[in-house]
Amino acid sequence: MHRKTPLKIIGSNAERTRLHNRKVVLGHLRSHGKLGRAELARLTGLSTQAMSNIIAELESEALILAGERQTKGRGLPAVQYTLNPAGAVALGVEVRPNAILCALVNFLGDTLYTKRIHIESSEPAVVLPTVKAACDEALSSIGKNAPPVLGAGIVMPGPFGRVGLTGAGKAELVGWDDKDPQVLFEDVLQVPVRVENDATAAAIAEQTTGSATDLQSFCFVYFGTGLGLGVISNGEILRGAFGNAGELGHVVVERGGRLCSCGNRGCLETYTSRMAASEFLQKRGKSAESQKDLSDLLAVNDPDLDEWICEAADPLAQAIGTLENLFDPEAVILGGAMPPELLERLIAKLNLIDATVSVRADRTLPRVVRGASGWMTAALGAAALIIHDTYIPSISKVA
Amino acid sequence: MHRKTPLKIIGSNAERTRLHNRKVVLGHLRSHGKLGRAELARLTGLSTQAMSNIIAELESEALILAGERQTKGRGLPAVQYTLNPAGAVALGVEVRPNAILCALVNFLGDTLYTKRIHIESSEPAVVLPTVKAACDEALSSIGKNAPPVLGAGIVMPGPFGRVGLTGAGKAELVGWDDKDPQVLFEDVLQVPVRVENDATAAAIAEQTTGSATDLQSFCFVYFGTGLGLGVISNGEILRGAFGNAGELGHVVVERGGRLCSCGNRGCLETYTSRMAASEFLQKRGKSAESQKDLSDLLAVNDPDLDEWICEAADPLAQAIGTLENLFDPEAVILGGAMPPELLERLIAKLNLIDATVSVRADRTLPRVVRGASGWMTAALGAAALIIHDTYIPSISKVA
DNA sequence: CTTGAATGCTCAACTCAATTGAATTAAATC
DNA sequence: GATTTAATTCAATTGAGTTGAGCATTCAAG
Repeated sequence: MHRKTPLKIIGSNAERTRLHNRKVVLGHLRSHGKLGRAELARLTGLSTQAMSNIIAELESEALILAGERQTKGRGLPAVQYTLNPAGAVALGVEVRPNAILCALVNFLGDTLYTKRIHIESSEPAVVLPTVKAACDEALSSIGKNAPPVLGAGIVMPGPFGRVGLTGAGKAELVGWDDKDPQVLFEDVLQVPVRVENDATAAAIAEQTTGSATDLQSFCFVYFGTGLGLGVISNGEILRGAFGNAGELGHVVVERGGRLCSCGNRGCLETYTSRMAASEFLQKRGKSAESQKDLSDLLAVNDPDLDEWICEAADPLAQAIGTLENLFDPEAVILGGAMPPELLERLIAKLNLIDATVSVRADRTLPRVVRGASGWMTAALGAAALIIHDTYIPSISKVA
Repeated sequence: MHRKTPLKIIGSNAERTRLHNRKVVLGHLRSHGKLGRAELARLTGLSTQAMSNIIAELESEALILAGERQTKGRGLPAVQYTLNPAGAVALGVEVRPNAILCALVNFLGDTLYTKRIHIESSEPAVVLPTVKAACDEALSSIGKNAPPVLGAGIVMPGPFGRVGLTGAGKAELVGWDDKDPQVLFEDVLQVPVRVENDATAAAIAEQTTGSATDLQSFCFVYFGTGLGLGVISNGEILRGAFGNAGELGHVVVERGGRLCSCGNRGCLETYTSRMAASEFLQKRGKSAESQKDLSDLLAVNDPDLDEWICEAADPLAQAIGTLENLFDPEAVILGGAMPPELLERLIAKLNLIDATVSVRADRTLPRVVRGASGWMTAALGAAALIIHDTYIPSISKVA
């Protein structure tokens, strides 16, 4: 994941075809809710017979459930199939310098279990066993005859690899520099593991269970320690050559602006981020370290906080314009570790640029939307990523 | 292409598998130059027998050529196969308000023929027959028993659809607003047609025959009428939800900066673009309408042009930093309708930001590279896009 | 109320494109 | 020269999808 892998393009055979088709079917069931065999056959371009076989297999594995027959005009009513929420589970873990957040989700991405564990050290020797124990506990929480575990998603602070940008990142996690987390975690957990950054995971969470369930292309602005960005473009996750795409916090919005910890001036993060907010409020003698603090200030309509919001809105609006022009998304979503009401106010104050490719006559969605995120977003997103992998084939898209 | 199509994910069967595998083989032959059957089998994860069959088919269609056996250690030396340059051709067309550029390329993307045709009007009624005639002439230029025509790539100015941003775009092409160019051109030309914007086409040209042949992820900054951006990320073209991704010209680099034709202030295009250069030089009483003018000024080391370059470099450097942080590319390439020497000087003057995810210890390439582009880049890129489609499966990538 | 068209679905036979395993050829090494 | 290694082919097999006939169920027309 850190390293550039010269992506290997492989051929297909009957077996891989079957795997692909299974994913395609699960994907359609997810996005449509419920469907009959014949309709699935039409959607996928496969024969009804092939669909029958695939459905039979998925049903025997309890990944899908047969529902009532449903009448739609003439003809034999089709048996409606749906994803079985209890058909499988996935683990999600967020590793922070001082804590591990662990989540378990069902086959729809719904939360089954969450837990936060404080850690004294972020070395692999501490983190790995703690994560293992947390995952075991999460799995045992759902009782004895548990459904299959599809895998575990791990969220770690980026950027990956030794890059110029180290202000706030993996540097905070000691002892991981020359390790490959994917291998380490797979070793310990004994399930397939995927490692992603927080913003991407949050974006996937948003697409799986949040406010982007119908979107194929969107940008997710993630308020974490810094300011991250997860981009989904035409259904695909944008990672970049080294897995470091989406470093929104250090996009310059004001030439020669405020000095940032990265050494540059005018990074968006210095204006619009949790850090920026807490620094601003600290100067006014107020504490805003936690989300709770911010919520409290918000509740009493604190004028200083309002002032910060106004100040933060302009740089953000400019950055959103940039995202729109560069990525042409269906919408930009704001989420992460900020009180929802604060995000709402921030959105309300946004003075968006009028001339971007996203200003279109036929828009149905607002250009900027608040994400449906909570404090566990990244860990839940990591788990959702695993679910996501089971119904997104890396294959044959036709417009 | 303008409209958002809720991308349809389809299943696979034996036939589609074969098509996919053919593409995979062609893709590997393209990137490796020459390969034997056994090695191809290993690369693709297919059996040698399957590879033999695929190779036989491709050879019978003259898409590939058998070369000498080549000894590599023990064992029977493998017959080396290469793409047959003369195995197929593709058309590329750039439609501008006052001209049509037509190109024909061979199966490797090498130029076989180019032509520029002046047009009085850019209405469909004029453009379509002109393009048809130009393509016919291009094809007849290569003689009687011509290889199969894979298709035609068409480059038209974006943005697509009616968007807020109409400063310089399709608006210039009259009578196309409510038409679907893809359908119109396919009707007239009777070959598969793809429509793209200039920057994306140029990026593909760069990847096919230019300086990005080894790159899987890069950003191509295209100096055209305005300033465009083509993004290839992990081998895939980034289009955005409505095909308008990459509108780099209207990314704001200076808050409250120069007034742009789009109505905003501080767009990159107002500092760094052909238009910006010619306006700057006009104020100094010099004409720089054409590339030739610029080349001439450059040849005599014109101080005003030098001054413009210095002035243009800073905003561009900032934008490049943004691209690096958002897309995490292997490199940023500068190209398009600018004299190569000017691009070189511009690159030399760039004061790149030190803290982006692209600043890495293990870099081998420079962060910014000059593209190997000429005046036909977009049309050639359009043709290259068709070639590209024949060896890039939209399928199964494994890291 | 009956009958026929439309639609969902299954059965059985078939086909396509892969895989598997044995045989063949040619070079490198012993 | 004999042996090992590797590329390739031949022949048989297999996995997964397709095709076409037939049955079930519903709607709609007569």
